[in-house]
Amino acid sequence: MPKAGAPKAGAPKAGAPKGGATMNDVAAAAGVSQATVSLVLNDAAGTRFSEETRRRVQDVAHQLGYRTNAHAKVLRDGVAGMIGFLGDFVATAPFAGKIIEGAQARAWEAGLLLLTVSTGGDKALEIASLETMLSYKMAGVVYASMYHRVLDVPDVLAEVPAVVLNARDRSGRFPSIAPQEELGGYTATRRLLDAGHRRIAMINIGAVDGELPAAVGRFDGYRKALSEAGLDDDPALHLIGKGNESGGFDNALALMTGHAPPTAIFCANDRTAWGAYQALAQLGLSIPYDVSVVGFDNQETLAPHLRPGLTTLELPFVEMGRRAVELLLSGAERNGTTEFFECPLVERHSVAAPQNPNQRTGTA
Amino acid sequence: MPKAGAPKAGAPKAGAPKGGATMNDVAAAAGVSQATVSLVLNDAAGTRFSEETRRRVQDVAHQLGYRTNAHAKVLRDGVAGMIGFLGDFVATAPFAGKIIEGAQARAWEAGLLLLTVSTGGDKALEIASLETMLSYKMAGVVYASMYHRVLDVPDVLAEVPAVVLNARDRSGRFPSIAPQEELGGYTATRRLLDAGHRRIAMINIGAVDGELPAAVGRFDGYRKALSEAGLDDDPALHLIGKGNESGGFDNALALMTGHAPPTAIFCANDRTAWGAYQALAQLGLSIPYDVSVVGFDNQETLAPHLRPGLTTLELPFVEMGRRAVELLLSGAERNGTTEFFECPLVERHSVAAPQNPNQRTGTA
DNA sequence: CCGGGCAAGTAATTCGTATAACTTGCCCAT
DNA sequence: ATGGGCAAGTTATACGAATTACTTGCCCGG
Repeated sequence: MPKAGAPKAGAPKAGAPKGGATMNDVAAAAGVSQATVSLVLNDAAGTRFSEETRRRVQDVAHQLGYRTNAHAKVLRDGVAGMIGFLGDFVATAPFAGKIIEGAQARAWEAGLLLLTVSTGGDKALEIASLETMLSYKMAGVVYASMYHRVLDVPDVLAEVPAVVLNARDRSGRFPSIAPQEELGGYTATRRLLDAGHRRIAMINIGAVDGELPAAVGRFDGYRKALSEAGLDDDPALHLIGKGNESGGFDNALALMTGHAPPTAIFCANDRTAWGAYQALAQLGLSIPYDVSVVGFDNQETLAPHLRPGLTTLELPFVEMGRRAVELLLSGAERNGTTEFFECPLVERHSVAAPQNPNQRTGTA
Repeated sequence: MPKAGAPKAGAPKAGAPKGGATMNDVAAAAGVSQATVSLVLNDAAGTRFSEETRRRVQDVAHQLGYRTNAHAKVLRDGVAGMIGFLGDFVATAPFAGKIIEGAQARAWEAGLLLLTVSTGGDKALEIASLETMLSYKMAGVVYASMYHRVLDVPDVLAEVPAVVLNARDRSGRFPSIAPQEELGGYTATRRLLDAGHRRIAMINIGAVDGELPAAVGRFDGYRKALSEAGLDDDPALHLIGKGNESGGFDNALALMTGHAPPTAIFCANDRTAWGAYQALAQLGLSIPYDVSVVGFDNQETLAPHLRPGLTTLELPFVEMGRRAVELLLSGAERNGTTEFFECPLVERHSVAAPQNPNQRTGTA
């Protein structure tokens, strides 16, 4: 036999769970060359090998518990089966999971893993993570923000396909994905108008100074709906909270004890709405009979569990996450256009017709 | 001594758009061998090279935007600078973030990235993810559960250093990390006893059938505290909810409208406590004046925002996450011991002395 | 008996890095 | 003068998989 090749010294024991069998191990055990193993296992070359050989190689690979070494493959192919997901989420952000869920699901459908890193806003960690991601030749990077805003993206990001998620890139270099805030605010307000309300307050989640698209957009939508309905924009009815429970509580209290309280409140997020619920309860006001409330976010851990269930707008985070990965995969060219996602109304039980359409004064 | 050679000509513009410079590119540009580049950049061989050469290599590397190819390095070194984190979290789990935050922080301190995958309980995805992680030669894998339970770990996990987090491995092959449920239940109950309560109910989050350590342990602690105080264990005061708001609501309602209502309720998690709050509000009962409440979890988005703030036990998720990675890094041998973490009491305002004629104390 | 054609497989190379082993030039002590 | 010792490098190879180009044996037509 021509192949008097010396058997490898120290051949790995069969099925040794050690470091893992390589193609060479499989080749040796099956009595073929490494190339054959590669070709057979990847089913690459049509019917280039005999049924007999294919079978043998496959069996041996299975017996040895062969698993491909991803690094060797990437080294040769140039690009890894991983997508980076970089977020500034603080751990408590309840929707972080939703966005990641969508992104991950889509990545997985494409056979890719999503490598998630939460920086908590730490810039050094952010840069370092990006560097690492680039070292690993990630197929792309999703740069996600905890809340909708305009942000500055680190320059390194330009070296890889990237998309900005739940935010807009100030430099306009990257495609962005964001919720359609204005339409959301409009829809929320319309819902209340349609129910018959005419005196509708808004408790916002921040100043309307241009840096917080959620606050700006939702307010714009609110005003648009109001003006379409021929109503004046009463500044006394637009209050600024901090986007949390106490902001909702304090402002709702002020609103309802003021001299001309509204019959409905649009809270620019669900946490604010929760605070408003607590204030209204404290005043002995019932929702929705005395006051109607609409929220924003449809936070799963909150909105359905309030009593009554909160009518609110859903931030379509799962879809946004999906779409971000989709964009990466599509290899679309790098234009900085923003894709806006509609926020559907989720109807529950916090909206009803006002009791006294015309005049309301005392609390009762 | 200025070196004769002028600054390298033809340096690619900053942010080379191409695939990225390799060590060979740097070597060529700096006029040295690839080995020199490797040794200099890794600062490996003491002071093996002249200051002059070092400088030149470093400069050129920087100019070319050299970044190490992690796959080449791993291929050679055998193990990657990544740790896998596999969780069955549904996206809404509010503490998922906490656990990951801790794990990630610790990994980062060791210069490792944490690769997080949420399977949502999908077994196929779980196995596939693990396979991928193994393909990438992860330094270790954290297998995390959304809630404390006894689970069956997939066999492949045995091929890599692994630790089970927030759960216990039935097979006893892996080290586990879990909260100290019983002590938590004991502490919660003691807090109420110390405040003077004698009729203390518990709304549990599941049956006490052995499969849910949180339900079992917290209940055991409750009973232990009661019996230490010489109190009978009245079965009418132990109710089983579903661990959510409506479980708390319904059971609290039943409890307080029953024929001998308690003066205090220990809710086995914060969501249940929230439901209880709502039921008590509906009955016109005030917390803590009429009824005291203690929760469990210290959920950030919930406990501090309830009115009054909820006194509860904190699940030390950040520390648990840290510890999981710590264990992986320590390379401890694979014994299946479980490490238990204490849950500290977080004092807020939902506990006061009972109004009972027996125990007269002024509310401070 | 020549060579084309095909089936079945193998050798050799590539990816980028780390490192063990070797080279070269020079100084210095014997 | 001879070689030891050191500084400052370089050469060569391995890691694991994919792939291109080649080999080998055999059949078959003319």
